[in-house]
Amino acid sequence: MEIKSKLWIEVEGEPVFGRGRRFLLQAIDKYGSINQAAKEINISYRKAWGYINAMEKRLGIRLVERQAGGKNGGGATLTKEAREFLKKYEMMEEGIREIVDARFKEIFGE
Amino acid sequence: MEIKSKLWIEVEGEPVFGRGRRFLLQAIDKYGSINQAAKEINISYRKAWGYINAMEKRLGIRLVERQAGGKNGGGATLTKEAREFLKKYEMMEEGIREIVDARFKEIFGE
DNA sequence: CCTGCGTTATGCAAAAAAGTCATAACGGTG
DNA sequence: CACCGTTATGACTTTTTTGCATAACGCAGG
Repeated sequence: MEIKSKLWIEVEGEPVFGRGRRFLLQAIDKYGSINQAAKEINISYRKAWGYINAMEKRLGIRLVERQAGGKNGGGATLTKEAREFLKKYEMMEEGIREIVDARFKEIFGE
Repeated sequence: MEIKSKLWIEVEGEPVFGRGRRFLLQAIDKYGSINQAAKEINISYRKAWGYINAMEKRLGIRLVERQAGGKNGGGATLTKEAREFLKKYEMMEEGIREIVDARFKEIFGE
């Protein structure tokens, strides 16, 4: 028996950011490619693409600069706004899981 | 833009308890009827029934004593074990949301 | 005795969501 | 100008969720 927790941000009732999307953006930053990033976190390119579109639409911010074709086939990079958002989210998420785990053990024993 | 959090307990990777199920059990306790309880929290009887079955199966504990037919058509009551579990969960959940909200405001401003 | 009532109990279909596949377009590079 | 790895998207498939319909139960009142 174990405790799970989830944290995400919504805009008008629709989810726009959570742990999965966080990992996606971080991986894009690392590889410079949506395709590679998707592989890294084990989701399809299609899904990653959908995530990015939905995030941008709902936040009204451009998060990923994309180019199809060109050097190395193209690629993608995070915008300044994306990095700022990511940073804030990381700060917020940090420590929450530990708090939850501690409380769970305290009450359910073991 | 708002923060959302979710907390649930899993057994063997399968969810067995969370906020929704908590409200369901509380409502059953209040009304003495799965049917009424389901209406109260705006889910179908079918779904409530499925929740209860899954919880009992995965926890290996009988949570709800049921009777079809009889006085008032029958009804349902929580077992002692269900009340104990519910109490522990309430204690655990309490305060978590406040912590999350506070941190969100602190970081994303408003 | 037997009909009505509100309940629990489930199978099954419908709808929604998530995931997969195929294909097009792009634009440097050799 | 063909090739390569990328982004972009529609269409299809699979899985999950939700909801509908119906049966069975057992007391109460006629």
